[in-house]
Amino acid sequence: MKKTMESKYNPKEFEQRIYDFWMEKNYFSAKPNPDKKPFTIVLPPPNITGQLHMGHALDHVIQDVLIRFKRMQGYEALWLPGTDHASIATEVKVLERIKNDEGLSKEEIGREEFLKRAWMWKDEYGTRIVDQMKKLGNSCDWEKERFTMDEGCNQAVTKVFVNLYNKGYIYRGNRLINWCPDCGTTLSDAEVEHEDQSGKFYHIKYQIKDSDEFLTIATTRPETMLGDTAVAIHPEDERYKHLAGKSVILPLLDRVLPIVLDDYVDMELGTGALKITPAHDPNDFEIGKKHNLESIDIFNDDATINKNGGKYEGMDRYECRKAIVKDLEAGEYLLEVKDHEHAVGICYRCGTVIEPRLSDQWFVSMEELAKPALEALYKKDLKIVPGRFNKVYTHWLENIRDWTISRQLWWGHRIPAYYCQDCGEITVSETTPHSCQKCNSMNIKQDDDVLDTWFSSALWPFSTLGWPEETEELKYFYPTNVLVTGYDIIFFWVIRMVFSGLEQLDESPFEHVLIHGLVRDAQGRKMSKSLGNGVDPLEVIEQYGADALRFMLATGNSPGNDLKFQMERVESSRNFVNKLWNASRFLLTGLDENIDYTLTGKENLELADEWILSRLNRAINEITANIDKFELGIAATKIYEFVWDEYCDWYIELTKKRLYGEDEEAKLTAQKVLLKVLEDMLKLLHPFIPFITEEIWQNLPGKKKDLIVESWPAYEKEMVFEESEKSMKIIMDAIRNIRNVRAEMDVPPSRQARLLINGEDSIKKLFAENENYFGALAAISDIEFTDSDNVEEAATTIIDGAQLFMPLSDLIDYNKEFDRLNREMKKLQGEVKRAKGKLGNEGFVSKAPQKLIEEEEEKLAKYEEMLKEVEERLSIIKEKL
RNA sequence: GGGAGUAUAGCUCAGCUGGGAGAGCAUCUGCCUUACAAGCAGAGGGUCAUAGGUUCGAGCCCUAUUACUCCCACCA
Repeated sequence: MKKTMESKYNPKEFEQRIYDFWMEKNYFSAKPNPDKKPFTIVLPPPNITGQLHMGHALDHVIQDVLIRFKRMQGYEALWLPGTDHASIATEVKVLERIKNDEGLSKEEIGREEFLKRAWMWKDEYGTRIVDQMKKLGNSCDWEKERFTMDEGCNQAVTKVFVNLYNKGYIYRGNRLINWCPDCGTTLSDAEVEHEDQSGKFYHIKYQIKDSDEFLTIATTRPETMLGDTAVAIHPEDERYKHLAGKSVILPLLDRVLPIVLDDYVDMELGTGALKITPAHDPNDFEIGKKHNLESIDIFNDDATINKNGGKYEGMDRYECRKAIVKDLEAGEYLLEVKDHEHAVGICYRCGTVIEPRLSDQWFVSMEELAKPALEALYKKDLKIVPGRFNKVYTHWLENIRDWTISRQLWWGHRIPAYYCQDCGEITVSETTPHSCQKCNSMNIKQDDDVLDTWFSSALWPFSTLGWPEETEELKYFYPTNVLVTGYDIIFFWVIRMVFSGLEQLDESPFEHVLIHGLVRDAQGRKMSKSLGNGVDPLEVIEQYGADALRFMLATGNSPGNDLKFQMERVESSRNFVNKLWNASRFLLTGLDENIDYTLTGKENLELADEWILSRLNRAINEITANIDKFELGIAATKIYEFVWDEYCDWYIELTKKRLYGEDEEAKLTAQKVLLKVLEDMLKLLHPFIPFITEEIWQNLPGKKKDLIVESWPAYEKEMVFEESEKSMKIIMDAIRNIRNVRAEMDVPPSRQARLLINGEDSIKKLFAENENYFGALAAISDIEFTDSDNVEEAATTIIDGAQLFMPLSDLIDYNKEFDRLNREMKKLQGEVKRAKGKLGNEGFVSKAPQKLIEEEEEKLAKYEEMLKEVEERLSIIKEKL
């Protein structure tokens, strides 16, 4: 795999090749290994309906960073991938395709043929999304790839259903559910979104039976009066008290409805009288139960009016509303119509307004299951990052209602319940029963419905590891370590995984939940198909490379917060990757295959060498800690700064003299340090930008493991040189000052200058020893010493402990020099004032930590000294103006 | 109706346990300096939303206010 580096950074040349190389060497594969600790992440399975979008890219990059980091730290790191059958979404798409290609409707094609088409769809799109993940660089264990409807997952689903049924947690009930007329199925509460819509508030008068009196009710949905079976009033409502026990006549239908008393009724709201439609309103349903009222379902599955609607039968619900309003008006029942803003429930898949309906469905009883899930969080068996999502989690669980799990669809896990056609008994069984468990009749029929997609997703952390079999994988890798997902999916998925894991395996399925935000467009809008503002990750990869995209997603993002996608940031990430490429190329092209460049510690290190090694070790320490705390953005930013600022802009420049010089030993030392630091930088960067780092790594001299399985750099105490860091800081400050002076004086970069120093001996010595640094970075030809504080025709700058003069006779402009020093003086005066103020504050001196006070005193002395020097210099210049 | 988040440079955002405000992009100036113009050096630019409070000390903690965003919720 060895090859020379291309002169231009070209990710297309190597990203695919590197990925294939990792695959060939089987590096993503993880197996139970008693000598290593496991680290497990299960991938939130993308739907087979879609393509990889930017949200996936963010989600996957975070996981890949963690997995690669842990793999390098020596864990047996398993990232288990897979895809989700996405019941509703896929069914809709497949039906659309059948309609387009074959011209057949759902009924026409039939269940069996439909399922064949759906599996064809799965084969096609499931593969496509996996290919896209590979382009991103995901180091998933593809051998363990799963699908929510594969054999193992099916087995897990059935097992859990039966378990929960036998324990009484799953039951079949006739209750009010959310019905999507467009998808033609029941939905759980979580699948209903709420949207404010402007509607009308209709005031309708109902005549009291055997009386001339009327009772006025108010409703936003007049069509539901077709299903009215009572009118309710508050027992203490003085206005209506006398009507207790009487009845009203329902307009248009002339049905007689009882007036019931219920303190649920809010006297302040509307007219204080409430029409009761038990079949189509959750509250009415409760009241209906209490008062033993009849429930009349007035809708067909597509939300048209059924036979209970009399002359309105066949009308669409909105059409019917219009017709009823018109008829009410005609019959002079309608008293008033007001504008009214109210929340309506809509289907999270298709946006259709949900119709509450009374229906026989399967439910999971949540109350008992929720308790351990809350407990896990309190006991810190489960930790959510960032912590503010704890509230979202607990609030949902504390107010949870039963989970409707049956769906009137074909694509999904068929419910393992069998109805006896003779005695009506329900047999729930893991295996298909031959006969009714009660009457032994062979005349039994399986439930037609399938389960909520999220029922199988809830089992993902253990079904994918082989459960219900007691596999080695399950024992070793479960519970998993981190679950990474967006905050939009906490209710659907995270919570359900937690209570399912706790119920079936008695353990939280993961220790940490790392929550990230949504990827938005440059204007901050949600990326969506309908807006057409989505950015395709594959196109970005095509243009800038996967590493650039990954680095962009990892930086500038913090847990739980949304991320705005800006192409400029991808570009700047690409520039960084390019920088790394060039820095590596600079070093590697000068290396000899036959020489051992291992740093042994016996080398004659010079100041800059010690400095960069010391800085490197601090970086290693901090970055490791950041990743451990899931602060990936901070970690990435720190490496960025170390690579670009410290390694490239300072250290490389400082080694050039040795690299291009005659002294072979000095050259070798510089190369060794450059290489050592480069190696560790590549390791630190590998989780973020795996392709380019591996590619460069493969070009390094010496026999090594491949980078993906190299060990994470460790903090080495003996590589920390505090004194050298301090000395370098002084030199760097001086160089910056000199550059500054040169820029302001318009001294051409090509023009060399002498440097005269008047100051402390230690500084003179330091500068003399490292004279070439000034030559390399500040175009200083040579350094001389002086005792004078008045060097003629020179630009001056003051550093802590010394005055620096640059004699530049022909270029000196004393006016400019005067202005510049004046500004410097003001700055220093400000500093002195600030320090004095602080130290003059009794509270500070008596209460602040001693260390801080000392630091402040040192600063004050330093600034006062520098200020004095600047003032002296200014008075000298003043005379020359 | 409840809850959460955000508000920091022109733009996008960092700022980890309270101790002298940062980055990228953009702008301005000077440089094709033999790794890199996808670059180098330098500069300008911020009442850290507002008002109080705690503290020797607040971008960070507390209270209230404003604006925007999001989530939850069976008030006809």
